[in-house]
Amino acid sequence: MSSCKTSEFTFQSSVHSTHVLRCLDEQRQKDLLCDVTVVVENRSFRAHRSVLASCSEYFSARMTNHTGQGFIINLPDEVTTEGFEPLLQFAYTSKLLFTKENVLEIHNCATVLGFKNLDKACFDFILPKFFDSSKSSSKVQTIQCCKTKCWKAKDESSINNDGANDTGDASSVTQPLKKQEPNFSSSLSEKAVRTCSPCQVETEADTEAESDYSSLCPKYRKFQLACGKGQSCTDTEPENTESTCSLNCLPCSSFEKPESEDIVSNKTTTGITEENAMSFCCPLAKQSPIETPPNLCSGKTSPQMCSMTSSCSLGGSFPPHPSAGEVVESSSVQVMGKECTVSDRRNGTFCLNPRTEQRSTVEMEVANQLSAWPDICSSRVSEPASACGQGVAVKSSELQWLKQLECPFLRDLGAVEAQVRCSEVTSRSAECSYISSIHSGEDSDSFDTEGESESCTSEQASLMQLPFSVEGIVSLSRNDFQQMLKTHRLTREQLDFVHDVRRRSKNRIAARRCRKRKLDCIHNLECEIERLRSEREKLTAEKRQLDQMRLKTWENYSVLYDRLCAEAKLQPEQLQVFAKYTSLGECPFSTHLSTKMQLYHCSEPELQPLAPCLGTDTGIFEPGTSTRSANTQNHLASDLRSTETPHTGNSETMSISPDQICKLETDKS
DNA sequence: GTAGGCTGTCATCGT
DNA sequence: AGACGATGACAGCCT
Repeated sequence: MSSCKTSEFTFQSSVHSTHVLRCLDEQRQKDLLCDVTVVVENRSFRAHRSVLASCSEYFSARMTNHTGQGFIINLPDEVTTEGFEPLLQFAYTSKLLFTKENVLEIHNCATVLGFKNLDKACFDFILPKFFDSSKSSSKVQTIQCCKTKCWKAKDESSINNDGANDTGDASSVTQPLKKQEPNFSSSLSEKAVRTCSPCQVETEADTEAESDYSSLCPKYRKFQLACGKGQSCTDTEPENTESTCSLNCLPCSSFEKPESEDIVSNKTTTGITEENAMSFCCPLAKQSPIETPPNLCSGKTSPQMCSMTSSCSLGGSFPPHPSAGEVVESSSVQVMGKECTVSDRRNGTFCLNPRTEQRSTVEMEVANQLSAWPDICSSRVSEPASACGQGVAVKSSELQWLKQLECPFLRDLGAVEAQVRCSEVTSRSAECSYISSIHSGEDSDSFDTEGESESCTSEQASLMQLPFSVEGIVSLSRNDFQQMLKTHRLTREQLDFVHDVRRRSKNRIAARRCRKRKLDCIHNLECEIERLRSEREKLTAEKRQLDQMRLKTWENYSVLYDRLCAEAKLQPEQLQVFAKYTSLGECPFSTHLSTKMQLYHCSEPELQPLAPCLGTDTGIFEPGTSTRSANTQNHLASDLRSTETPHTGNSETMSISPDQICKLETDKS
């Protein structure tokens, strides 16, 4: 405590900014404290200046110097209601909800209004992929749909619903997205049921049964078929929990799914729609594995209940979900000095965590939009209504092409993919659970090792007549687990079985964690390699530049020497002496001198005796061996003065002056 | 049919 | 001593 007196602590709320923004949005909707009216196409929108100015350069410019009340801004004609309203919503919610129909309009308005955080990069990335990918993704869908009529029906239903959606609430302009959503969801839900019901019938008829669930992992299908009555949570739960951990282990990823039951019933049963802004939270924070919390699936007798609870537990470290409409306060975990934040969840949508500043808003926005990619998600739009397809409705295989997109955040797709896999497993579990009655006993003889093992686990669990759920064996903490064992008097066999299940499940999770770490390590090493490679290139370029400078300097010296020799009119002997005192090996001056002397010697044979001097006394060819004394200049001058010309044999005073020598030394230095 | 990736499980070691 | 996590190795399944 004494140290506390001297230490400073900082409490940083992870929910404050979101709370403020939410309150502002509520104020806007209630027209409280709004101080500006924005007129777009004869429609008025009340808002707060500060909010608009914070998000838009246009508003910022127009509002900065205006202090009066009742400020009305008429937006330019190019700004439409269709494009502006989502932007206004984005300003207050950080979420941009768009459809294929209005994304261009939004883009245009964002450009005109200079909406920050929705800059060019975002739309440059979104738009081409959005529209260009329609065909390609449809191909993907087609390929997938070829497997099953059901998928075709689902796609058609999604398309139909799109169409219905387009025409359904066209009149609702004020809140088009919000109003469309329920209709869309409900209609879609109905159609999903309708389209899939025949498949179930066909399944019963043993005609298209496999095709309907052919996309499901046979292993889990078998497993689910085997465990049947809601025990699928046993093994799907660790998946979910682990996925959270594994995601957190990624350089930057996190994920959460909506957990509200109402969401399940109203919205998520239909998968992802174009308006469904299901997105993954993608904080860069690297989180160490967090201990698996107690399983949130308490009851699992009902397959549907299990499906929901399985999804609930996807956010392993998250608190239990609140009731519908209730805003879940963000939870923040400080691990390894980095913050992993769980963003709010409302209306079944996930929002990118605005507090995560390690990643640019644009990246997160793109991630947000990509996660709700209509083309991808539409293929799963009509997930069986009872499946736990809430939130994640993207197949892992469908994320493969996303990996190929060059976007900084796409490394997170690995995490998303993992999450999707978990979701798929969960979905399969749920699906298989609810179709288990249809498939009762089918393929029971063809279990593979894993499925057999898992099914055996479930079967044995039921045979053991354990007084608690199998999932509890895995999800409970050590103390709780032991407490539970003490509470229930178990036989030796039951104890062994329980311990074995717990051990294997824990180890399964650990293996996933280990592999994830390994992949992360590989990823980091690859990044390090890339960094070092770029650094090497940079140093190489720098060296090349320095070499060029050195060469240029050498040439300058040469020119300078030529000029000096021309002005001084030095004789070869004088050059020799001169070279002696400028004999720094690396000095281009010396080299130049030697060259000059050699030319003399070659042209005048009588000067040959001087040659040895160049190689020995002068030290021209001995780089670095010459050190200059303080009286170098004096020696040089005296030597030069005492030098006799070989041509005449007469002593001749050197014509170079001390000033020239000084100049020479200075130039050289 | 095959290669590669993924996943579960076991064995082992260290904490 | 027992529980637990990490990890290599192996096997099976899927794409």
